[in-house]
Formats: sequence, C-alpha cells, structure tokens
Amino acid sequence: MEIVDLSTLPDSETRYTEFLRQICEKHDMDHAAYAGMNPAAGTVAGFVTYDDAWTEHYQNQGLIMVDPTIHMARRSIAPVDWSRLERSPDFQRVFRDASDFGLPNQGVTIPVRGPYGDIGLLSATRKCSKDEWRKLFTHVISDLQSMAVHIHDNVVSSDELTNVLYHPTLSTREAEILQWVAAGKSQQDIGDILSISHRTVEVHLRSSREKLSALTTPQAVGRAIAIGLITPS
Amino acid sequence: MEIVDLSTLPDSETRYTEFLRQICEKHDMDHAAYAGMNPAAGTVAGFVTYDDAWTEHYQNQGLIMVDPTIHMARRSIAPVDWSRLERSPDFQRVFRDASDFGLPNQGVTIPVRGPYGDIGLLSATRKCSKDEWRKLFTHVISDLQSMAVHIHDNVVSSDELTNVLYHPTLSTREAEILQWVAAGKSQQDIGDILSISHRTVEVHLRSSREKLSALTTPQAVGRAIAIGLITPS
DNA sequence: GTCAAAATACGGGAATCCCCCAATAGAAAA
DNA sequence: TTTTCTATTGGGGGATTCCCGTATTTTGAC
Repeated sequence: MEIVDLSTLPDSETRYTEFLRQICEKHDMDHAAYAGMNPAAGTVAGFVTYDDAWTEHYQNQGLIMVDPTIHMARRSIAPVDWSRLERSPDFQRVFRDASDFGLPNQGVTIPVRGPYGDIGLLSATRKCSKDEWRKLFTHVISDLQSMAVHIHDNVVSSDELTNVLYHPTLSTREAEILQWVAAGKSQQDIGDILSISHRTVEVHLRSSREKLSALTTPQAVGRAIAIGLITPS
Repeated sequence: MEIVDLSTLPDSETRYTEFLRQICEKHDMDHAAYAGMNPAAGTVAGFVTYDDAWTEHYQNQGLIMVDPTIHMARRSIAPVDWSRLERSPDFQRVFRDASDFGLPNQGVTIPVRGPYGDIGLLSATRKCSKDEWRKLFTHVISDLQSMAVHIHDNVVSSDELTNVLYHPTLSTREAEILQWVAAGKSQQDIGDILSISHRTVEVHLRSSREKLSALTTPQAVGRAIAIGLITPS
C-alpha cells in the first residue's frame, strides 16, 4: 500500500482530482472531496469527484453555509462520521438534496489543520448500509487520515497565493514588538522593556501594520497570529 | 487492529502513559511520547515512556527550547521523520545527549492541531538502522497518525483547565464587534456599521477584554482568534 | 565601491482609545 | 415575582495610539 506522492505529479488541479479518484478505488468509496481554506489569506480550494450537477446545485443553493459535515469537522479534531449528524436539522436539508442527486448517504469528513490557521477537509462517501459502512470505516479510517494530511500538505505548499501571503516577513524588532503587543503590553511598556523610546516602538508597529496590510494594530496582531509570525499569549 | 478507546479508561495520567506503551508494543517501537500545548490557555501536558533520568535531564537542560523535532513538527502539517533533521546543529546537541542516555536514534514526530490553536505532538522512536527504520516507518505511519489524533482529541476533551478557558463565551454583540475590530475598523466605524453609539461599542469591547482576561484590545483579538471565537480577516 | 532601500531611533501634536462614573429597558434565570 | 444578566446610551478626562517629520546605521544590489 504505497502512498502516491502528489509532489511528483504535474502541477494542476487535475492531479488532485485524480488523487481523490485513486482514494475511492483503493478504499471502495463512491466519491471523495477535498476543501481547503486559509482564513488569513482568504483563499479557498476545492476538488471533488462528484458530478457537476451536484456541485452546481450545492453552490447555487449555498449549501456550504448549512452543511453539517463542514460545521462539525471545522470544530473537531477527530474524523466526523456522518451518521453522527443524522439528528441535525440541517442534515435533512442537505442530505435530502444529495439523495435526489443519487449521492451516497454514508460518509466521513476528516479535518486537517496547518500551523497558519489553514484547514483542510477530506470527505469520502459510499452508498451502503450502516453495518457495511461501519466495517469499511474502521478498516480504512487511518489510511484516510494519512491521505487527508498528505493532500492538505501538498495543497498548502503548492498554493502560490498562500505562499506569498505566508511570507510578509517582519524584521526581528517588528516581530518582537508585535509579540509584546499581543501579550497586552502598551507601547510605553514595550519601550521600557526594550530600553528604547515608545516613539520608536510605534514606528515599528506602523511598519508591521503596513507589511501585514492591516489598518489597525489589533488587525495586525490577528493576522500575525493567524499566519504564525507571532504566538498568542 | 482495534483502536483502544481512551475515553473508556479511568481518568488519570497513567492511562495516557499506558496508551503510549501499547503503541510501542503494537508497532515495535522502543519509546513513545506525547506533548500537548494550548498557547491561548498556556497549558502544557506531557506523557512519556522514557526513563525519569532522561526526562529530568531534558527539563533541567532546557532541551525543549532547542529540540529540533519540536521546532519542525510545530511548523509542519505532515509527520516529521527525525532523519531529515540530522543537518540541524541543534540536532547534534539534543541527540548526542539522548544517545548518552541510551535512547534510540530513529524516530518520528507527528503534529495534530485542534480548532482552538491547540497542538499535540506524538513521537515514536526505535533504535535500529536507517533501512530498518524506513521500512517500519512506511508500515506504521498511518496508524500512528490515527493514534496521534486519538490521544490529542482525548487530552483536549478531558483537560478541565483547557475546557474552562475554551468557553469564555462572548455574547453575539461582543463577538460581532470584536470581529469588526479584527477587520481593522475603529470604534466609531463599528458604531456606524451597527447603528449604535461608539460608546456602546467601547462597552462591549471592554467586557470582551474582561471575559478573555486580556489587558488590551489587541491581546483580546489575538486570543479570540487563537481560541476560534472570531476569524482573522 | 557606491547608492538605494530598509531597519532602527526619536519627537510634536492630533485623534483615538480606555477607564471612571451613571442610567434605562428587556430577557433570562432564580 | 424578584433578581441577574445583557444590550444600550451618555459624559469627562487621562492615557495611549497614530500620523507627520527627521536622522543614523545596516543591508543589499549593481
């Protein structure tokens, strides 16, 4: 059981879709889907093996806003088995629609998070009975988790837009000062700590804001944390 | 190959250590270690199968600050094979010490992140040749990833301190206003947007700071983002 | 080697935020 | 029903931040 190394494949959207198809074949799944988001960069990437009809319907109806699989997985550490969502009212909405399009009723969504606030969701589905699903699930879940990490790692690494926004490098002093701001210190405090004028502290903060394209210091702190330039405290 | 359900075991530190031992047995590893951190809450949890001698040395020497496995894994999405770190100067420092204590030289560290900025690192080590390690690695990595998710999920769920700090619930208005602050708006702007007085905006911000135990608004924004109450923008 | 750009440092003055206070109305909990 | 919590608005004044300008040092590119 070898893991396909995504980074060796030609760089394009199709390779990810192809990768999803391979997952389906390997694990007896009907469909697979990946969605990656980077809140800080505001980027979203998605690859699916679904028919275009369902994809369009899903987008047109804005089902992403109510899809309980996404809601749950975004807040979970462990994989989310869709059968645990059946009581959700939104579940009815989305899955009745999906059923109309002939889509499977059993599935799982696996969340994967990166260090910069980015999150990827890998879903795999299959039309079968609950018992069948349970067996299949326990059998393939750990490999699916591995695949989820693999695809998210590759998407994030190859996403040029993300990479650009990943590296608004702050100077040593700027990062240092922003870190103190995130720790709740005032400019005067920081000046005392670093033995420089609070005026100077403000200058570094200003250039930090500019580099992060932030209008205010709170926004700059939020972005810096989201992209890993500083840590919350 | 059944996954031990940690949540059914008695609640104590020993069950995690025992779980690590089971992982070692199952996958032919010499040692395993887990470290969980919650930057926002400032909590750290650790469980190891190492001897006390090494654990003490590690802490006394402050090796956690230079340990390249931790540095890398904290910034990685995928598992980090220690053999990829051999060129790091810090690697020499830590691994020479480890070798003196008779510890293995091959290993892997797997990062797992939760939705609230929390991160868990599961490491597994074995004394063997590079070739042996490579075989073992590819064979067990996906199950180890599964285990890493399992243990981190359980630690986070059962960590009462974390749970308390996980739920400084902001009211709708507070979260709404803090979100606008994170988006770079001034108090006056937000008042105009929400059609309320900028005084009111300031009151909500103050109570947000109190609930988050933050000294300043930038700190509050940082924490709110770190624990998932708002999203960066 | 020179020159431009960035990093670092400091100050004045205006704008903003933050803290103290008080007060009303509605909703939820006791 | 009473009490508590939330949401709302307001004033005054000190503290802080932010925008303007200037200057020295360091870095990097040609």
